[in-house]
Amino acid sequence: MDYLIKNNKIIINQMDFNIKQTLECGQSFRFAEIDEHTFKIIAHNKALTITSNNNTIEFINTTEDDFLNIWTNYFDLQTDYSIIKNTLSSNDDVMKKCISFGDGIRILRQDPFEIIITFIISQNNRIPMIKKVIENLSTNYGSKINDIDYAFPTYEQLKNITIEQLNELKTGFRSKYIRDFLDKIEDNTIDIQYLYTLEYDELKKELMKIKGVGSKVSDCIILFGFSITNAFPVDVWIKRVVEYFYFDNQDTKKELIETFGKSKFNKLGGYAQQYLFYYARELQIGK
DNA sequence: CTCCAGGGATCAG
DNA sequence: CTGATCCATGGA
Repeated sequence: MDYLIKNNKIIINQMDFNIKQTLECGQSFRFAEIDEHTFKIIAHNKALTITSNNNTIEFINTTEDDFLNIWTNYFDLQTDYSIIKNTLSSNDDVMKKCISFGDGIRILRQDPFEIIITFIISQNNRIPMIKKVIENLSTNYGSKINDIDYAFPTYEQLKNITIEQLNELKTGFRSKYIRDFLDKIEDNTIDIQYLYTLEYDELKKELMKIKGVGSKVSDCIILFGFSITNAFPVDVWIKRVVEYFYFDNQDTKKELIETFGKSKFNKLGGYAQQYLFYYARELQIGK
């Protein structure tokens, strides 16, 4: 990876990357928009300001070590998205349209522990509320990483949290699900290091042992936390946009949408889902 | 006021 | 087995 350090910034040339699209396609909740090209994010116990514009990325307020050891991996920069986009676009005008709309989307490589709790919180919830609850969790239980930001709490920091304390953070009816996840780590029903060794089907089965983790949430965890791209999470947006483009607007069960996406896109299902989600939500398809 | 949100657990038939 | 209902909370 060629990079340039200049004026306290690390600068690279990078095709197929748009920070706004990447952050606003529903995979991440810990970010703040500074302007159209500049965002502040918190991940992997670090804060970062990043600008992307005209195939140039600038990493601001970070170190060379963190750039090399954290951010290149986090932003999935070693993956060639031109191949993925070409494969999905061939013989599929819907994909062609969605990809040209969100051509700089990347699938972030996020921390599984954080992603499991994040997507339990996401169920039947709205994105601004999800962001707020995660901030509550972090500021109350996470470590301070600079004068204003807090990391997402670790298992050790959360393991003794009570349902009542979770309720104070506004996790609502999902408090008991988060507590169940922590209990399952405690009694070794869930072992995240072991989960890393599993393939898609087995991993999904293990994750769905956690209360509040069903088909959609487990697919999000597999895709965003374990970077296994067979996953095709079907939420209300994906249901609407797949019905709109592929099912002649006919009401179709979520299970069937999921089967359709997985068999149509295979190992590229997760990427296809992100392009579809971003297109659907930005253009309010089906609302 | 009602409706609903990046769903899933539980209940009713 | 499938479909309906409930769930906390807050914004529209």
